[in-house]
Amino acid sequence: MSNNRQPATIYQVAAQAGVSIATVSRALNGSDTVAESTRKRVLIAVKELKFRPSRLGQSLAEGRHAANGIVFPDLSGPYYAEVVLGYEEVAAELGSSVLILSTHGRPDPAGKVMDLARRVDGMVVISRTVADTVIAQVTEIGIPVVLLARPAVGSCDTLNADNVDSAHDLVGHLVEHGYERFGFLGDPAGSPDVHARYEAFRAALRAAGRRSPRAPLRCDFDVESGRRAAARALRRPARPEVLVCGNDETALGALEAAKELDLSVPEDVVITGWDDVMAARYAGLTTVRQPMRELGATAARWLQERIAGNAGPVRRETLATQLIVRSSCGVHDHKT
Amino acid sequence: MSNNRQPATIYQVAAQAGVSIATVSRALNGSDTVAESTRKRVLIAVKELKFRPSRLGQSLAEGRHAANGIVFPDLSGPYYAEVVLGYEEVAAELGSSVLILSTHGRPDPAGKVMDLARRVDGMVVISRTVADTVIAQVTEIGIPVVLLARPAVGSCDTLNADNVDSAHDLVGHLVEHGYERFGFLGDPAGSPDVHARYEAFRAALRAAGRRSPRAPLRCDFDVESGRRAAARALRRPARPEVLVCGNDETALGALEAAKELDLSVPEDVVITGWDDVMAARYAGLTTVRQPMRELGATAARWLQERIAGNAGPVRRETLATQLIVRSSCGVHDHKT
DNA sequence: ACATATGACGTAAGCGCTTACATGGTCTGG
DNA sequence: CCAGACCATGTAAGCGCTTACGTCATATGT
Repeated sequence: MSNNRQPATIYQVAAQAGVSIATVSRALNGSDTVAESTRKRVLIAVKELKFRPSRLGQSLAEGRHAANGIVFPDLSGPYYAEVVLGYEEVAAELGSSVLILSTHGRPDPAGKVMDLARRVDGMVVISRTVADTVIAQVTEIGIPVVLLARPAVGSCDTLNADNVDSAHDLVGHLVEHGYERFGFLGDPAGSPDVHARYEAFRAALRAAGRRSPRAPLRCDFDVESGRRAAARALRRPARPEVLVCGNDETALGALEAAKELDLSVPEDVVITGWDDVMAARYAGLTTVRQPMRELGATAARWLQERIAGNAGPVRRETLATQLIVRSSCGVHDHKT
Repeated sequence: MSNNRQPATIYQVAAQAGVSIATVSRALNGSDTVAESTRKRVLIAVKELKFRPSRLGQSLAEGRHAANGIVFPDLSGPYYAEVVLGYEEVAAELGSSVLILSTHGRPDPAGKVMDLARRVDGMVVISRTVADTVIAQVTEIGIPVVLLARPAVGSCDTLNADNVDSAHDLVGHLVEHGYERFGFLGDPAGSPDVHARYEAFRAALRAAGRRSPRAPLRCDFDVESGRRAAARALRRPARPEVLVCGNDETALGALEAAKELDLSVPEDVVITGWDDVMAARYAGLTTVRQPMRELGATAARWLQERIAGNAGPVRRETLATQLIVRSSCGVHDHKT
């Protein structure tokens, strides 16, 4: 009946139903012993007043946010978007809201992360979005942190996609083709994943008895940056036969550079990526597929367990990846 | 000195600094008149105890969450991811945390949205993720809502990307090529944008004096769905010369279907998309570019204003889009 | 019929902050 | 030398819930 502008509180419901607020709370939260007739009266009052319990009041009383956060560099590429989606799906199932925080190109990521820490019961941190010290500070507050695609810090659970096996598969495949001169495109210092990929790539090359590659051709993660770096490399007198790129965006840029220089792929130069984003398929890019959703989903589950108080041993796992061979690394009988 | 497990409260800081909690609050929130010496003492205590004010306590007292939400169908395609990113960036600048909610394929989206409404000061709802009645319920609670890529509801601010002008441009371009038999791929009932695109497409065709297309070839938004629907259409005896697709994913599927049927694009069949996702570029797809980030950013600003209490007139705006001509719609002199 | 167990509900103490108002001390001017 | 003004700070009342504990009436057993 009453149509106030402000949302109703539990007190108004209690008054309307002629009971105490404790009873309202009990009636609403199912549990406890409430007479059926009373519960009905309460529910009617709730409906009439359009009452919805304030999350703040609840959280404060319960001592938990029922929310957790995820920190990522960016959402532009399909990679993080998929991870976030996998994460959000599981978190939602588990009854937690999800707060997001993107750090790339933003001022004061550390401060933002500390801020986030005050609003959540736990959080997932992807890649090297913030310094180790920040992670430490967050866990010190008592907020569980799960690390994703990032080297371990302290005693946080850490989840990664495999870079080593796939690098070996990739190099093995390329070596079968008979290539000799390899180059690596991407900045190992820019992301833990790229770093791991570069190291694994070198190791695999060594294991295959190939010459060590030059220093990596450093560039950012975007297409344009990859294009420029690749163009530089491909103009050199002794240009590499193969350009292994740290991620797909970079590789797509390299494909463009090759085209501009009238080099055909894979005849004149072979190019491979990493991640298997959607565009990779249309560009015919040989790459490594990551279980992106699975990464997010697993992180969400681990986090939930820590929040629930699971004090088990620290988890460090690596999810398997898959080499996807397309046309950019040489001619095959495959289609697609 | 003291190293407790639980995070410190304002009481402990007050005790340690020898002042009342009111003074601590004042010292921390800058404003009020606090003697410099006192402030210093407080800050020292804060540092020693590693105090961080509880967001819950603050929010409850302030009566605001300092957070807002964004509801979208999915994060798989680049489209929503970009919108969300644009949104998050501005929201962060404005000091709000961002809660996300993805609805596609999830149980009880309406309930989830109502839940979200209890945790935020306002929210953005993209596309037809929930029914109009749910939007109405949310606004009734007093939570401002900004609608994105969705028909207006009640007196919510509503932001859209243009579909009409771009449809005219697109059809105009295709008509110049001399094509006659047009088909539309996508489900107008599936999304407000696709609906608007279909209608505008038909209108443009009529305006150009072309035959009306058949009923749309209904399919979902993903590549696979587009492939199947396109395959069906392209096998018909009088197959369309042009397949205008409601979004890029669908169009990419159509490209695949054409390939499988050994039809070459654009010679045998012309295919166009909508959105200009990254893969579109590599697939040579003619499409319509949307200002995705700008959509998100603008929505965030509008929302903030409403939350701040701006009671101005309802806003309804349409952002301009741009026709991107590539190879899939015919041969041009262009590159890329 | 009486002590006791049981069920249904109310009371009140938090949860951790912000802020209106009250208090007391120090200055200022006449 | 004192009233009034002004600072710096304390007091306490919320904000909207949950929940341990207390209370009262009715049902149970002998």
